[in-house]
Amino acid sequence: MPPTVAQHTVLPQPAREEIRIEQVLQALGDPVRLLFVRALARSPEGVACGAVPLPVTKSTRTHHLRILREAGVISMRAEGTRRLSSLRREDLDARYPGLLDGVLNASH
Amino acid sequence: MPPTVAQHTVLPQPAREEIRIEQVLQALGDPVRLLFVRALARSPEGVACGAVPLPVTKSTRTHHLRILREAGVISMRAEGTRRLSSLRREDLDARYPGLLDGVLNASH
DNA sequence: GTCGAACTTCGATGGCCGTCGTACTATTTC
DNA sequence: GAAATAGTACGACGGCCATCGAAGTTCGAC
Repeated sequence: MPPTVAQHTVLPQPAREEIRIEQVLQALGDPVRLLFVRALARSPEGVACGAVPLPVTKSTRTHHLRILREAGVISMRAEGTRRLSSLRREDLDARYPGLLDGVLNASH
Repeated sequence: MPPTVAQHTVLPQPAREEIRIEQVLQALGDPVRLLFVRALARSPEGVACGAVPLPVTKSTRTHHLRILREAGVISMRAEGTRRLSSLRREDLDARYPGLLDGVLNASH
C-alpha cells in the first residue's frame, strides 16, 4: 500500500456554522458526557480519551466521544496511537454566548 | 368529599437551589420541548399549554410540560381549567448565568 | 345540572440509545 | 517483525422515553 500521506490529523467535525443547538444540548444532557466535558474544561491543552476516569468501558467511551465530536462540542486530533480531545470553546462561545460557561459553572 | 379548599395554584416544582443542570440540559435537548420553551420566551406573561402549535397530541404535551416543570425550566399555575406556563428566567439566570440566553439566541 | 373546554392519568407500544464484549486497525517500541 | 498500547467498528441487548388513544377530572358557561 502507498504510504498514505498524512492522514487527517483532525477527525471530522461540523464547522462552526453547522453546529446545531439541539444536538449540543442532547450531547451535554448525558451524565457521562458531562463528566468528560468538565474534565476537558480543566485541561485546555487536550486530553486522551483513556486519561479521564469514567464509569464505562472503552467502547462506550468511543461512542460518547463521537457524539460530542459530531455535535461540535469537542475536537479530536490524532497523535500517535492516541486521540487528544479538547473543548471547542471559541466556537461554542461564538455561537451560543454564555451557554458553555453556564454549564461549566454549575455547582453540582 | 370535603370542599378541598384552595388547591395549590402553582404546581409542584423544584426550588431554585434544587435545580440540577443535567436535568435542565436533558429537558432542553428534546426538539418539541425546545419549541415550547422558545414560544414561552416570546410571551413572558405565560401561555396556556394548548395555545402553542406543536406536532404532538394533548397527552404528549402534558408529558413534556411535566418534564420541563420538574426540571425547573418552567413554572405552571392553574387558572380556571387552564394551566399557564412561564419560563423560570430569574431562577435559571441566577443558577446558570448565560445558559438560557445562549439557548434562546441560537439561530436555528 | 349539563355541556363543553382544557388538561391529566393510565396503559400500551415502538424506537432509539447507552452499554458491553469481541474483533479489528493503527502506531510505537523492542 | 512481534508485542504492546490506544482507540475504533460492529452486533447484540435491555431499558428508557416519546408517542398515542381512551377514559377521567375540573372548571366555566349556559
